Amino acid sequence: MEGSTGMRADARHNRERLLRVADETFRRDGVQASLTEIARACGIAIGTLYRHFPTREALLQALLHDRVTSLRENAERLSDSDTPREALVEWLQEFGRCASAYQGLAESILATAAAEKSDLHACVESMRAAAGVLLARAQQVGAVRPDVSPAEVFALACGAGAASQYVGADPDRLLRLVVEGLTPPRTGPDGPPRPGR
Amino acid sequence: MEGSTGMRADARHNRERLLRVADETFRRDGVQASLTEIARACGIAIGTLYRHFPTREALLQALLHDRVTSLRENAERLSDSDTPREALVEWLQEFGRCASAYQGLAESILATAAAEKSDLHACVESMRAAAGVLLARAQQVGAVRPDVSPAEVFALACGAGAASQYVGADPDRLLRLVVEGLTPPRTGPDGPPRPGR
DNA sequence: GAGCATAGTGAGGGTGCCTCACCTTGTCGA
DNA sequence: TCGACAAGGTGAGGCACCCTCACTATGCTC
Repeated sequence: MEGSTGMRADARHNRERLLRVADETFRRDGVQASLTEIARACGIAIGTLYRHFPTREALLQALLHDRVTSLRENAERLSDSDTPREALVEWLQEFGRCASAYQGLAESILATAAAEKSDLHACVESMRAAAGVLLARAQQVGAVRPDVSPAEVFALACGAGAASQYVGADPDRLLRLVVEGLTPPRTGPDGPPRPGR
Repeated sequence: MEGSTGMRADARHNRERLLRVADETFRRDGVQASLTEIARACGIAIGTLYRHFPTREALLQALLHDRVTSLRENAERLSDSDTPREALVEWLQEFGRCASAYQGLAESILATAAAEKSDLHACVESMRAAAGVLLARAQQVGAVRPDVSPAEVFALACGAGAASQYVGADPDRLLRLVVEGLTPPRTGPDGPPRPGR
């Protein structure tokens, strides 16, 4: 839980409590949950919440920090894989689980991708970069069609994450479908093996 | 523009104006645009807006009515196609364009799919049914993998529609990717031809 | 334990949602 | 032409949320 060093003890305590309660609340009510209610649930004045997290996105960003770090590390680890296609699937699935943690989160991520000033922006950029590396790798070995852009993959992944939240579907499954498509899997001896598997 | 027969002239006039302005506003600001502002832009009191459309979803439903009808008819027409896979793609693309008309619309559609009481519900159901027929047809001839459910296809389509809105991507392209996946297209003489093309 | 930087507070101004008791007017029969 | 009334229009009001900021409280350091 970075970002709480050098604080006064009461401030650190409140920050941690806010993050804990915000996570529960967003999980239950989505990212549009009332900040007033979060503060109330913490027994903290609304002004204190805003002192710690000046915007809703700053709060989201703080909540996502650890997961984003882990996503970046994972991408670096996976970029050595000798099955780049599966590496991409695995990473996208991890991303999808992250993006579908709260209802509305995937949309927030999509929306802030363009907005430089957003608190989430840097956060999102690092994820996009990580995805870009894995995608390029999979494309190099011919495991992914060369004509899709990182932005498109990112969009589809966010879309699948968002959809899974609303419908209650398994994000892993949807993201595998994104990679494989609705096209029937090749079976039998005559289809060329899929590269990179 | 159904739903305005037998009304008083002033009411019909206001209803039409509301729909026109709401469409412009949702297009610009997304489905979360302020209803107060729509009423103001119409030069109409807020109570009048609510008299015509008791909920935001009722307003959306009215706006979508014509397009949904057209989607249903199109599905019926396409269900005879001798290239069921392309028929599915075409329909999904039309649906995607509809669902990405306003930012947030795809999510509203997803969210109301489960909520029986929503004004959009019937609207959405007719679209789901239409998609179901085309999907089943494509699966029958082996053009689409048999293990995807209509709900999954619907979720992916909405996800792609939503994502295209936020990113400014082409929904047609994203929906074709949903069907084809990120897998490289088969080329050369040895790959089995894709059925249903 | 004094001083102060850091942190907490919550009223207040702004906006939006939706309702409802009351007013206005289009329409239709006489 | 006109009167009655049902259909329609109105907007203040109650509620909730957002965010700010002038003020108060308190951990921490020396």
